[in-house]
Amino acid sequence: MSEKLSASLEDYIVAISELAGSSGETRAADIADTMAVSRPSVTVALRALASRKLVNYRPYSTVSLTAKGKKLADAVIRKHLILGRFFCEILGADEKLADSAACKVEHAIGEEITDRLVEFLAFIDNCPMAASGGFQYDSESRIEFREEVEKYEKN
Amino acid sequence: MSEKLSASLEDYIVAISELAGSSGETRAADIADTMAVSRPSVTVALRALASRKLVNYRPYSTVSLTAKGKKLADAVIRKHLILGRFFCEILGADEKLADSAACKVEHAIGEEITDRLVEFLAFIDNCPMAASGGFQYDSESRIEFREEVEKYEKN
DNA sequence: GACATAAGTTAGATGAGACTAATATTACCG
DNA sequence: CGGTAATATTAGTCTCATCTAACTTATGTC
Repeated sequence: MSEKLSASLEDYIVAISELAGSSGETRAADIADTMAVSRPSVTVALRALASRKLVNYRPYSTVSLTAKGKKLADAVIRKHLILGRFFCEILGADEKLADSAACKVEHAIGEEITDRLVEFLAFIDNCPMAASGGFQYDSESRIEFREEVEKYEKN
Repeated sequence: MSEKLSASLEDYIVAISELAGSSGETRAADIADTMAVSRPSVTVALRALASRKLVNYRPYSTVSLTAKGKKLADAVIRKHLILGRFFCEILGADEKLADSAACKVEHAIGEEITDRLVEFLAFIDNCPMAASGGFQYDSESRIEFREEVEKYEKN
């Protein structure tokens, strides 16, 4: 098991994952811009991530995630999606608040709690009572969500 | 509004609150012991908290929370209790895991999410379906819990 | 192909949070 | 009342995450 990443480094790999898109590559400037952070901070972060073999990094070049980095990014994104959905649809928070809370909590919970939360959301899906108005609930969008999340399930 | 405390400083005020008990006072050594941290770290933290008027602190003396500090400690403890209960009783995590997750998440969620989680737990209390086995659920202990949490509601 | 501009890195600083080792203060006991 | 033990603080170091300013490398346009 590799040593746990800091919240900050997790944020970097998520940003890289999202910026890389289909080409699989990004540039440091784009990371700096989307994260609202200085370029030197990105350089420092990339070195830390490269030393853990999470990104392919060479000075003055583009950046991409390694398989290990991509897996880690997906795990964090999965947590984010699940938490955001829970805050928004179950607790009824507005999207902005749900998203910003998810951004913080995603670094604070482990795999077991995450898995249990997924099970719980699935359970709610099949809860007839929930459908009758107790929760902010919408079966169709929940199914879309499930599919979206599955992309980030490991293996 | 006072600037938000770091997770670390929040942990210190919670520890002080719990150690102070009825006398309202503790010593730096006890804080260091319960938090498994060195004494110099406690000195630094106490200065930071004193500068924010959250603790009554004078070198070489006992420590107590100010009204403002007590209020803040209660808010964090309340989050902890609610999260712990959610992880344990709704998600079915074991107590140890639920508690350690709560320790981290308590610093990551704000008052609105917390309030909504309380409402949600209250809703589950009245959910006939939940009582029929879907959740790890025990009505009596939930009522005790509600009373415990109310001590930490602000105002 | 040279040079301006955009992109990236180095250097040096800051602040938070932790540590150890050394020093200072308080308090208790004989 | 003095000295030791317990308690607390100071001093100095470390790591992480950020910054600005200055320098270097890459790129793309004519």
